[in-house]
Amino acid sequence: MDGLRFGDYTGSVSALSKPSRTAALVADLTGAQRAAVEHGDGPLLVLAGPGSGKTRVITRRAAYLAGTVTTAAHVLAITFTNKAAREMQERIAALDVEAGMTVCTFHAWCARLLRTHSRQAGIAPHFTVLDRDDRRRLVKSAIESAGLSPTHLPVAAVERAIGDAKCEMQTPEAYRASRPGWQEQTCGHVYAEYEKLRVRMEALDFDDLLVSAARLLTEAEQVRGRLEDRYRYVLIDEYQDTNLAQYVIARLLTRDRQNVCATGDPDQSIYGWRGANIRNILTFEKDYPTARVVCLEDNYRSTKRILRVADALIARNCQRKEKSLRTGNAEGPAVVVVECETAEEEAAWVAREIRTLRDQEERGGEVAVFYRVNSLSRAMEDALRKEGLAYQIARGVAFYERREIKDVLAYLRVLVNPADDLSLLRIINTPPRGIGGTTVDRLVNLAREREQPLARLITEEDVLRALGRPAAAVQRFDCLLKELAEALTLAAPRALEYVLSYSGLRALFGRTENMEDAAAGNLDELVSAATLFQHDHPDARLVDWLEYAALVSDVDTVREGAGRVTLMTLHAAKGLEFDTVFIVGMEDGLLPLRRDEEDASDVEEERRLCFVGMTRARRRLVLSRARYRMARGAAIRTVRSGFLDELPRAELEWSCLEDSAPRAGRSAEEQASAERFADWSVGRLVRHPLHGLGQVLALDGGPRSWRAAVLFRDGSRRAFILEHAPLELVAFDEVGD
DNA sequence: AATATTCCCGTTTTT
DNA sequence: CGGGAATATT
Repeated sequence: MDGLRFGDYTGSVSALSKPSRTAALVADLTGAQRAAVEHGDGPLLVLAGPGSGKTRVITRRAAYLAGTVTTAAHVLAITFTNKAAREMQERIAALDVEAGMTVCTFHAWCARLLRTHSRQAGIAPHFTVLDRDDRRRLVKSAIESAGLSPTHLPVAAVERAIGDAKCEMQTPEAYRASRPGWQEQTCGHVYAEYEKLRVRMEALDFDDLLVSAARLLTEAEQVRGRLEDRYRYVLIDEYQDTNLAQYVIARLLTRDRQNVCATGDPDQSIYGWRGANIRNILTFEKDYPTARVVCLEDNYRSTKRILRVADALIARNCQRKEKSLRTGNAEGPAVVVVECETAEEEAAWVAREIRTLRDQEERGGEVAVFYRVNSLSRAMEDALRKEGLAYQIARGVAFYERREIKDVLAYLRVLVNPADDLSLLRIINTPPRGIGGTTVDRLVNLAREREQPLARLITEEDVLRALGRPAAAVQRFDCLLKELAEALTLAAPRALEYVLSYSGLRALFGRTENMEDAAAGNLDELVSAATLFQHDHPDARLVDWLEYAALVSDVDTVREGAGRVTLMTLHAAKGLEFDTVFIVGMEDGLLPLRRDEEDASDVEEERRLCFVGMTRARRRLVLSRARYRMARGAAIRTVRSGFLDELPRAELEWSCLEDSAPRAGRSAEEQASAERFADWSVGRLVRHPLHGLGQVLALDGGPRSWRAAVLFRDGSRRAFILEHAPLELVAFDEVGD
């Protein structure tokens, strides 16, 4: 990520003697970078601004430690993303470090720890890892189980509450004790139920991995001590994004030796809403009084102009460590700000601009478009397609979220962990085998009553008898599971194949011939992935692969370059860099994002998010906004983002695009819409398939999206969008009836 | 039990 | 406007 101008060291160092080898590790570094790499024992904090060569410093330091004061096996490097872990691994390997260093994500490390110390942690060694979808379903089930209704109590809110509680390492009891509010009490109650169900099915969600690991380290001093002896040097990347559990883990792992190296940038802390505590990095020096602090302020990525603009913005934040950004790079062109009329025009303008760039000699280099919320991608996609530009979207959900993939994995999960009710429910009638909703409901209720896993329940004689006719199908399903258990003796790829063919899933997804239905292909891809995994980890068992599949679901879809425009949210942009960056939707309420006035949203974090986006740009930065944006079917007038006003005018090239003249495509559309609803007027009678006859009380919204308020015979008043509502105008001569 | 409507509700999401 | 879930329909 640090650009080539930095002079990548590519030669082989293996032939050199040890001292010159370590000398080579720092030969091309700046003073500050070198200081960080060569720092010996004791805590070290590396505050690394954007584009300052942070990754380079960490990898060099890891290699340096392994080659001087210790060996690779004693070094632990922790990242947040799989992508970062992989990159670090590759770069360290390229530095010719002996094998045996542990480089992985927090979650993977915790999962491994909990499996190897499952007894001390009080957890089943074959525990299931719950992904986000699993958690949502389990929360729903917990709500029902608590005697409440998911329609009354928003699942998302409870999910958030549980997430918040876990990030703060609070048990349901602690959560309720700390929050007296009525709603929080209810959430706490569901949380308790959730935990009960989760424990019963021998599963851990993502947060549990961290929390349980932190608890284990807290409570089992022997384990903690052994780990500290094993991992004598701990490096933690993106320290500004650590939450309480991660913080506890880091502290406990380095309690005696204090050999912790934290790297990060408080100005790039953008996951506060997920429990990350920026104070962890801000108070590092208090936590480790002997800490040495190294600041990397030289930027090797962006132009002077871009840095001055980004710096002016971030300087508005109060909660931060002052830090300047400097670069020896060129001055560069002005940062461009564009105000358009509508979101469509904004997108079209950006697309045209990219086209122009592409027609130039350097073709604009790598180009990215960032936005605050995913919903803004649609307009951009349409515009890019119209302009004939290839693009790629970094979407959060990927391969492992697909239905067919989750289905096979569910089979394997049930085999590995029969208590996994969630997975069992997923496959009990997939492929269809005559076990309908009513039967499933009955089983679920019984399971709830008896506090028994479904897999066991369906083997009970009395249950089968009570089930009546569908009992045969249920029994057949149970037999199938027993047959499939054979797969447990196989390596992951074989196990997959086995389950795919014997469960009938292969047949189910193989015959769907919809052209865009890539299900069969996806399954093949999954088998390939498993094969690859088995190749890389010859000793891995099926559990290990399942864990990998749960934790690695972020198969980074974003590939470098390829001449395609990259679309992503600002959050996804962290750690990346592009020659040209567009940030669209620079509007109040969108960036900074706010849903209702004075919600708890943290403007400083929003500013950091904007800062992260801006500092991804190497040469060109463009910020845009629309004066009108569609929200819930209607065009809403927007207010431009306050962040734009915080930028130094002298560095900007500001243009306000008026309603662009030629809009042939649209006017035709508009005309059609106008014609279609020309007969509509206030007072006319209409018929609705459900509500019957009614009278139009009001019409508004304009030619682009007509809306009508209708009073029905039963006295109810309803609003409709004409384009979509199944409303029919009643002819005048029909009124007689 | 599977398909067709209508209704409901909209942040960000490393693992 | 659009997806997803709850409900209505055959």
